[in-house]
Amino acid sequence: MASLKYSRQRESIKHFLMTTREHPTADEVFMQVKQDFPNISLGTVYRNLNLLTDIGEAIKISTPDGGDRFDGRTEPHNHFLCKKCGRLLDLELDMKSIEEVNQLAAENFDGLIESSATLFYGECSDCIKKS
Amino acid sequence: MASLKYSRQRESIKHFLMTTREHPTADEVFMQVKQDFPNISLGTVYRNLNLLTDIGEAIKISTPDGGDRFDGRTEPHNHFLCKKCGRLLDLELDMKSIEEVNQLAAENFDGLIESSATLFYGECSDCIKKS
DNA sequence: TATTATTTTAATAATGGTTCTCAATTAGCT
DNA sequence: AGCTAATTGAGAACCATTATTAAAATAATA
Repeated sequence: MASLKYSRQRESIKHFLMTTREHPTADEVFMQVKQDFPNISLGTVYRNLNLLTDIGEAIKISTPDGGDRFDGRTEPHNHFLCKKCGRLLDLELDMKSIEEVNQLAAENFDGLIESSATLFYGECSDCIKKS
Repeated sequence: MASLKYSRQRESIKHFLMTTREHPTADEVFMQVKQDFPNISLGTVYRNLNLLTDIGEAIKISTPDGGDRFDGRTEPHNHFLCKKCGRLLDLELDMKSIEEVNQLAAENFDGLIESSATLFYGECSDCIKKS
């Protein structure tokens, strides 16, 4: 396994992921990190996002619409996708609840359940106000 | 809104989705339906899969690896993705449990939660046997 | 500090999944 | 049958992501 060598670009990507509450796409990360590294290439962003995901320092979230999103919060938590505005928000469900769901699922299932990710759908509060 | 007109291709796609327990990709649907309609084009498959999804007669499942998958079972249910073999399986969690999770989530959330989809991860029984 | 080895980068080409375009066909009226 | 709108097949176009490669950056060693 190749050893990991420091890079300022990767550090910047990780820092951005950890400080934003949004769930940016690779392209959004690219545009942000570009402010510090004008020459950074999109490939570098993808490479590092995948690397961070692989070593457990980021999470990749797939939604039915559009490209994958990335999250620097790695503790188990869930997400909400607004059907109207398309924003992806954090949704708190305490650890205990998540584990209960996993356990409940395990009851009717042969294999080994290690984790789960629930994506909730509906209308966010902002969109409700506007309608 | 455009009205819906019957097409044998769409019927065949829907029939295949409803009779398989797998969760095929668009390309797998394409290859299957091709046996009845040798000239069908991949675009037609995509168009109809999206149409069926829009009118609630199919579900689109996004996973972190590879393309979207489609499911003809539209009642709320969940899925399991095996980290080893990559198979996507149905996972039963009764309606009551699903609603309980949605309700639990709603407690700490401002917006309106209409539905949810949980994807479980782990190792399926077949892969466990082999190891 | 200078040298060397290995990783990472930037740029860009290539890929794969999905959507779009459009002329020809078909379904559902009257 | 004739008209209109929806659907199709074919292929181009699109977009997100991955792969390639020579040059630059980093880490290890002397």
